[in-house]
Amino acid sequence: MAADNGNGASSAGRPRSEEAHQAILDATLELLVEGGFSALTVEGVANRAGVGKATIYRRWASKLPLIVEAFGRLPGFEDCDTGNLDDDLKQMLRRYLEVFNSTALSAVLPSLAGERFHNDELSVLFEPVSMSRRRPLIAALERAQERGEIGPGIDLELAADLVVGPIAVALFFKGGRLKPEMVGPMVDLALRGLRA
Amino acid sequence: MAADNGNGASSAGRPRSEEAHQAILDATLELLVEGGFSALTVEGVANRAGVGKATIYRRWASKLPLIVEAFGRLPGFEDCDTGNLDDDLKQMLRRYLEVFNSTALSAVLPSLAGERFHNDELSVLFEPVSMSRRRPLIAALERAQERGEIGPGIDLELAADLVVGPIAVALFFKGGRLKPEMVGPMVDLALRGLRA
DNA sequence: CCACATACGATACGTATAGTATCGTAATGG
DNA sequence: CCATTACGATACTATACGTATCGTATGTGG
Repeated sequence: MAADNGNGASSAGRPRSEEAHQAILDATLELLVEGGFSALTVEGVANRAGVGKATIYRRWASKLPLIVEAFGRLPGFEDCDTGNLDDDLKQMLRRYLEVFNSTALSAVLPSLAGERFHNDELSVLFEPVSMSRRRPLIAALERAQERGEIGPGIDLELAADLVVGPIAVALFFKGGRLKPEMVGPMVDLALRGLRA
Repeated sequence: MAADNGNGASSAGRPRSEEAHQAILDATLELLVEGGFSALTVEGVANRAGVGKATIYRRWASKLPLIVEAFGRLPGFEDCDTGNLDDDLKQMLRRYLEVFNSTALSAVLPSLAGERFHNDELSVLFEPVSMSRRRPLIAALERAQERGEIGPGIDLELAADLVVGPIAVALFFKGGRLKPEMVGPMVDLALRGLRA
């Protein structure tokens, strides 16, 4: 029977190659950067990673979960505690824009977001990854609220959406490039509404 | 030679069926609502519309321009001039959420946004459609600025991004449903930063 | 009224890719 | 040393994009 499930310690047989696993995820991200979501093929990933297709499908049920896991490896907001909300937010957002402009994030995120509406499996896979990315942002806002920098009645979830909102709009609705210079005015304007 | 280009008045030959044209666009939107971007097939559109594939490819070079044109038929922000920015925004956003929840917008927009980064042709097609959707929002903000409701130094482009930002975040980053009740607090918070 | 040009729906075709199945081989544990 | 599992490679099926080619329908110009 060999109830081996991916992670578990199977008692017998050749173990899965962690090297191949990493190579597959790396190749996936590389190809996403190069050609975007629609140009990614499983055979392309296999060739780039130097593995067979079976080695990919043994680990992921289909192309989508593979992309989600590769996506999960990309950095999210990097928490930054300067003791000042304005500086925290500006630094976090600038770092995040750099990630966007240097990785597959800007190509993957919209495509995944679009598929969620009609693919429940993807939606479930995607949710925790998506949420964990927001956490440092919420944490910074909580610290600021404890310090009294922003009003005690403010909904921090909504506040976080307000802060990153213009980035999302630029990314999805306008499709423009995300420049670090955008961050200063963005945060200033958002904070005008949040300050106590 | 017959330099007939789509729109122009070709002097000879059977004219293109405007009926088929409409049926194709309607079928495209219907199928997008039902199955999303990745489930849309050209053969499916042809069958639903009751036309041959050639009739589709005679009008659109590939699947993507077809989707862009169908997307362009969906309503954008509907301008609303109550003489008060708060009411203008809340009404426009509530209407827009209804459109999101009842059409293919939420499925199409993210997918198209994701492809723009690696498809210049799509980017060019998409830009004017995307921009025209924002115009009523900017117009409402301009009226408010003339009335002195919001500060004269405020960048209206950025202000518009701030107002719709939380919707974009909810849609793309969080994937949650867009409820009309969200609009009130969203606009209130954004306007706290914009008011003169 | 007829010739010509073009669009029509239908369908066959070539290519590409997802995902499955099957090779012989390699690694690990009992 | 043998059972078990993973490995890379490759053949295979099914689906879908985009092209080409049917015979037919519908328009303009002579």
